[in-house]
Amino acid sequence: MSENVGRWLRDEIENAILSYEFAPGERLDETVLANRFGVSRTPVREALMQLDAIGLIEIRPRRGAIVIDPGPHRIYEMFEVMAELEGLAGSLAARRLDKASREAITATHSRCEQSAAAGDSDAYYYDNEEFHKAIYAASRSDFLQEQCAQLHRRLRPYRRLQLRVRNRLSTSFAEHCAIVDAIFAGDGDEARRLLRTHVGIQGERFSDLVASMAAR
Amino acid sequence: MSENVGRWLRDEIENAILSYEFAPGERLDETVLANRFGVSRTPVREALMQLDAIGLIEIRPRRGAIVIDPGPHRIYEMFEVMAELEGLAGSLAARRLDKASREAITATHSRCEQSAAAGDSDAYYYDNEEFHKAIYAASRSDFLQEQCAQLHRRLRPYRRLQLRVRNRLSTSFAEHCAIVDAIFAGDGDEARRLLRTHVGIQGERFSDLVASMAAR
DNA sequence: ACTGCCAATCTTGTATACACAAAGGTTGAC
DNA sequence: GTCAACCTTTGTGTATACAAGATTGGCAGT
Repeated sequence: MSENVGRWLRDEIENAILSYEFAPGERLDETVLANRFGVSRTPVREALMQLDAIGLIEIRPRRGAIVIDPGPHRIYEMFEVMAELEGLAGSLAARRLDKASREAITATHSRCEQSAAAGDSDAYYYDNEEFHKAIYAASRSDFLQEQCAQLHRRLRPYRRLQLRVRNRLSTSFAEHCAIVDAIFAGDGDEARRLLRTHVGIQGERFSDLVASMAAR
Repeated sequence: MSENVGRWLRDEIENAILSYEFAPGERLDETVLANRFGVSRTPVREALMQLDAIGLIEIRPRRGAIVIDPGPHRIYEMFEVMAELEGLAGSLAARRLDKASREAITATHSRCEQSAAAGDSDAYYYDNEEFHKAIYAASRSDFLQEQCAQLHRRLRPYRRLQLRVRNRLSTSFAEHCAIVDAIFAGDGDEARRLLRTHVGIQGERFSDLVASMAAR
């Protein structure tokens, strides 16, 4: 637990939302949350305001907070932006790569290889996250890194759904290989292009995602 | 004034920060703010938490809130991301352009022309903002539009400084012309490329910006 | 029986009060 | 004279109380 009850609550509620414990559209009652976490309403309100600012919930004046339901179309838009930001990160990484970043990328990349070979979807999900974070860091742009991490977090649950799709693991890892090659070769444009297509959801992958969401 | 004191305060304090009334690094005393705006500390705290979530201030546990000083390097990074997002917006706009968006872009573009011809830096500053917003809207991606608008708002004060640089007005408008041509021609790649260079700050423009900031 | 209006209750929004932690100043000891 | 420790003061963090608005259910009228 953080030193600050408000922030701890924010993380707690955020996780609950991202893990669908609080369903989209559900109303979040301040008193109920306060009782559940054993605190008063004040820190709960602070947490809710922050989540509103992040965009996870919507607070309608005098009508309480509801969990936002992004809907397939909006999720597609978010992936579109994510693809663009990751592309930028990749191109910067290719230009500015230093020894430490190179090693971080290599390390996370080989962990992905092991998980993919083992067909362990959950492990790959985690290693994949670390791999992408290594690229953000390699961009050497603090602001970009923060933006990527934030958006990545919001898209986390949908990424997880994506990996369930048949063959996605090996396809994903193959794409990683090409991305790493481009970055290490210093080819910024190629790294950007590859990352854009890797992260974006196009064609049948979009319908796969919608189908997975509906199945939930 | 909004129906909600907290949100009203957030906007009020945000404007004060963006207009340098609250200088970067300055400590924001909750009680002082409460007195100044004639409200209690509770809504002030709510406003501060939201500004912290947005990234305009930093709340250090038990040590209060301070206005974040982005510093030239971070501002550069923010422009870099902004350029990328605007590039995406432009390329989508070129692909998806419809009648209403086309008219909105034409209208704001011609207002920019008038301000530029008159050499009215303040008017151009405003019209330029509308022009860019028209492009965001033309992308037909709600999420992208929101992200662009938010980042645009944070960069607003620095954009203003940029326009003070000699000849920047006419150069900027000339770039607008090319951008409009590319979008209307449906050339997404070209629109993206042009917007990226238009928005980004490269080479001497960066030193211009740093110089303007130092002069403040 | 259905619809519209009013009232009661529940929930949010704001204020105030109290507790606790940190920073700075002052005093005492070495 | 200098350094450290303690105390005071200031300001944040949390809780509770009170007020205002929204929603829902019931009652009455058509």
